[in-house]
Amino acid sequence: MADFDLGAAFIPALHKPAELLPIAKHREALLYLVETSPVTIVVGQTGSGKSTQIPQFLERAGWCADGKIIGITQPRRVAATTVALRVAEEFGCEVGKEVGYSIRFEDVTSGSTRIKFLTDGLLIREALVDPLLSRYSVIMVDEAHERSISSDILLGLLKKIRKKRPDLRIIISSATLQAEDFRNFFSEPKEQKEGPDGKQNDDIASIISLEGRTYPIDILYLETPTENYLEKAISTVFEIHTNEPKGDILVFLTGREEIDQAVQAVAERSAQLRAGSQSILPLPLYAGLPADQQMYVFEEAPENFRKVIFSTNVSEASVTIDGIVYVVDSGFVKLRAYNPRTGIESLTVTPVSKASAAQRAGRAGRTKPGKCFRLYTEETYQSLPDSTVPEIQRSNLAPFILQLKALGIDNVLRFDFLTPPPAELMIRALELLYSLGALDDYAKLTRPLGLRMAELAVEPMMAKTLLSAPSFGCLSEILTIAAMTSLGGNIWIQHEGEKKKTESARWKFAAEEGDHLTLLNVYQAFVTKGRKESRFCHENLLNFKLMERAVSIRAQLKRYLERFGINVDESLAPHSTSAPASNKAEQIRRCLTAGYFAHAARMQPDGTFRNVSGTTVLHAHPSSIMFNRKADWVIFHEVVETGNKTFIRDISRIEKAWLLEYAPEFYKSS
DNA sequence: GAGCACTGC
Repeated sequence: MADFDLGAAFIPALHKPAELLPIAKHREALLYLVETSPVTIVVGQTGSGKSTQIPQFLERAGWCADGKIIGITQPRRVAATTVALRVAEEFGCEVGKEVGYSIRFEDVTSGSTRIKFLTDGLLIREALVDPLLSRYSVIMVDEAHERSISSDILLGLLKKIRKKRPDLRIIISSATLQAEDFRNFFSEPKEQKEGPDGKQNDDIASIISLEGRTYPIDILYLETPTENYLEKAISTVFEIHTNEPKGDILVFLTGREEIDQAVQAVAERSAQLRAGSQSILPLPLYAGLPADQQMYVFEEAPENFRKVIFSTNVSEASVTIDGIVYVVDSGFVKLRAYNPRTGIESLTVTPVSKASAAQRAGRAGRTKPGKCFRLYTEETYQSLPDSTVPEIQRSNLAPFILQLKALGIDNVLRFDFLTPPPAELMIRALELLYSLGALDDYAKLTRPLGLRMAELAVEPMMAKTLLSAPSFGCLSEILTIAAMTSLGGNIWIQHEGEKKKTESARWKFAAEEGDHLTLLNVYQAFVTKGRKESRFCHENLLNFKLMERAVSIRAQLKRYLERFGINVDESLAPHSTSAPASNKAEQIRRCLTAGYFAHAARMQPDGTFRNVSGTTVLHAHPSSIMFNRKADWVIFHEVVETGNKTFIRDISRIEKAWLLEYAPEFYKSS
């Protein structure tokens, strides 16, 4: 008998030893399937070890002979890096050697790399250079069930590539509900091998299921529907707090406003709880939250506190919080929708799908048995769609159509999509690309313009603006504006109750001509006066991480242009507001019009904007310098509809005549 | 006079 000292403090292992993971006992079966069938669909929950173990099994089984490599795609950058780090550690190598990763701005691979993790978008880009992805012996598409546009397109490409490269092995990792969809996709059209009983040909794609989770989760429904899920969520939190044993709570809501409201309400009500009992620590979590405030969510709650996290969908897949025992699911999510007729994107509160509800519930039982409180009835649950409408069916497809064309897929309408997007969406995208000059009368990619637009890592209208910039003599400035507008986030840090401060910080950089010139001023100040330091950002309430990112994006775009043989002259004096520069400002606005003519609007006497056809009322977004300012004609970067208002963001003044000058075809009838 | 789900090249 071993002489255990039960009083000793045990330190839990940082990682579960690989041989204890459920996947270990499926190793032989898995390798057999990959050997014998071109496509293997692996069904397994988070924590089954599929992302970390499968690549190592394959490497040991000889799939990297002849210098070929194993590629594993992830939908997110963080996943690609963290999984690579972990596999490198298990493999016993430095990351970047036998095991590496590649994401935008960071290529941590070398000649000796055999197992490579990368984002799905980046693998599509690799196909531009190497159409058959010939370096890879196996490609594993991880988290395919999330159905991101990139992974959907990647699957379509892989299906095509497979026909020319029978040696290529494809592995798709998926959640249970959708495994059959993937198999059907790759098995179509049923080839001659179809059996006499009409049974589908299983030779192409096989499914293997890995053991699921270890801890059970109780699902509880409401007996009668609620009219106010926010209020119900708050009261449920208190019910759990008083009736259920220890364990943190995760509440799924739809957005920032709701979350802030809930956090405040819980803080107020818990203050009224009698002293002595355990207290509640309510915390918000959404992607827009500054990084330092997000950190609290991962820290252990102080003694005698129960952590309650009110979160958006970030916690459904992207972020994992330890110690969650209870999940409260509002049953709703904000989803992007795209109206092909107006070209307007909207964010709409939508009921979740069954798959999404399962994913949310699963967040409860990661470390011990858990409970999930669904704020809807079981009947409502039954009426929910099985899965969320894939992103590809509700997005602006122009950037992806451009990529497909550059990959040599001319007939995009007949591309083999996992689920085809509505024809209207495709037509709208083709029309836009045609008006920008990326496609010719036969819908063929133009050269060099269209091809270059496809290669630039910015959306088509900005790509056109960039490629037009040399003729306006403002390439250096447009490069900066392109980098700043493609950040996808607010560069201004908004502290609670300090709106005034943010506003005055912003006005220091304000340009009369609009937001694009203001962004240019901010960047110029950051790299010159601010010496790219965080102190400058701190003093001016700017998001340092985003500013650093802008520097990277700008450098990357500049490299692309130089590869096209376009010289970027940075020797000119930095932008200033002095007299000779005003001509430069006009050139910049003219150049922006050459790319953004489709996003033009005119201010009405009541201060709102109307698009050119006059059909849509648009409001300047409160984050814009043009908010509550007088203007006539403007162009804008993007339009977003929320609730019942349609906002335009990143706005600059232009002259009406410029629209006719740079887009005569587009505006000839008006 | 008032506001933004989440990714990615």
